[in-house]
Amino acid sequence: MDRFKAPAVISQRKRQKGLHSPKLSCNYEIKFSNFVIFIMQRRMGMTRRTFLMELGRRKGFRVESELSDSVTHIVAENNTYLEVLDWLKGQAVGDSSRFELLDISWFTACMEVGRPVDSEMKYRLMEQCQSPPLNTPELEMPAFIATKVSQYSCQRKTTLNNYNKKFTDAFEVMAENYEFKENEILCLEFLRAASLLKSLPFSVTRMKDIQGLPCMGDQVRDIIEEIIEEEESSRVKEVLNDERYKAFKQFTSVFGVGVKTSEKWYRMGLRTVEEVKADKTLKLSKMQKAGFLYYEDLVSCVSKAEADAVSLIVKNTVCTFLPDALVTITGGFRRGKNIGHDIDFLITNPGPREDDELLHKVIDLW
DNA sequence: ATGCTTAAA
DNA sequence: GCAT
DNA sequence: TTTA
Ligand SMILES: [Mg+2]
Repeated sequence: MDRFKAPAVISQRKRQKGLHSPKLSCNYEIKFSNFVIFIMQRRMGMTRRTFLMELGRRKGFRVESELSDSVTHIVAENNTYLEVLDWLKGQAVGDSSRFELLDISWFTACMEVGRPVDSEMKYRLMEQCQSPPLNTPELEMPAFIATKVSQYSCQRKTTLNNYNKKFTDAFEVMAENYEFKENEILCLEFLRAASLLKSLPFSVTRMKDIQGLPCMGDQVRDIIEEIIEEEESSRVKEVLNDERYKAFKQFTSVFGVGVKTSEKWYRMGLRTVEEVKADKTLKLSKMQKAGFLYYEDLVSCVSKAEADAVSLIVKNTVCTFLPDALVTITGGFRRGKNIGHDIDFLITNPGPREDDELLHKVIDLW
């Protein structure tokens, strides 16, 4: 039940206006049933999206809140054709090509005249004639990007899709192994490389793609080269088969067990979580006891639906203590992910601080 | 030569 | 090990 | 020492 975190409890002096909970789709008459519209929230924000959806429905359009198979038209604002396709990949939806992808100007034009404007051609998002660097040859793109990629994670965008999973998984194994060996320098090195490759908007397929990127040292490049050529790395395979790595990997998967505890157990000759559980002489911390008790729950992922359900519970519980508090989901689910390992919340309360022990009270009441 | 995130439990 |  |  520890599956949430609150990055901050901030005093929120200014009350946001006009943020009434969206009136649950009052039933308007649908006049144009051959259009099923979905409005993408990316780069638009929730408030504007809610407003536009309501407007569309009032004008007799069928506007869906969720992206489903019945949707025919997707409206986006300040997103290129490729960006919309990219976003669609992360959604649980089959064939993306059957959607009409349209710019917001199509939707507002429809709103103006009160019916669908037929010249959809004019508003359609297309592969060509998008994105400012119009005649940049495709081959030069990675080089162009290279000059732009910051060495600092906080200056890079967090992307929804990881195009370089095969590389980043490998680096995370390497980093983990160095962490278990308490070599924080090399651990950091591989974590940086993984983080950087995750931020790229394309898959690395040639060594040229990583030319000029920061955090790409010799070790990192060697492993990328191996994976490009044979889809796997001998160095990573070695680690995965290493007895010490395998044992530490199991031990540290228990909440409350870190490197020091793993080291202790490993030196005692223990190799698996089952062996640890069987040893009744071991002293476990409060956290570790919880770690074993909720092991399966903690290793499994959280779905968007679960996140929304938890969000309701948290909102209701928080408002029994602070009726004016604003509880907002943040982190991965706010960015539009459909799956995660935790649920992040921002909790703010207007006026002088009166949030004393809020989180403890919320958890206890739970 | 030096730092490499930081705060809380 | 990399960036400064 | 561990977690996030
Ligand atoms: Mg998260």
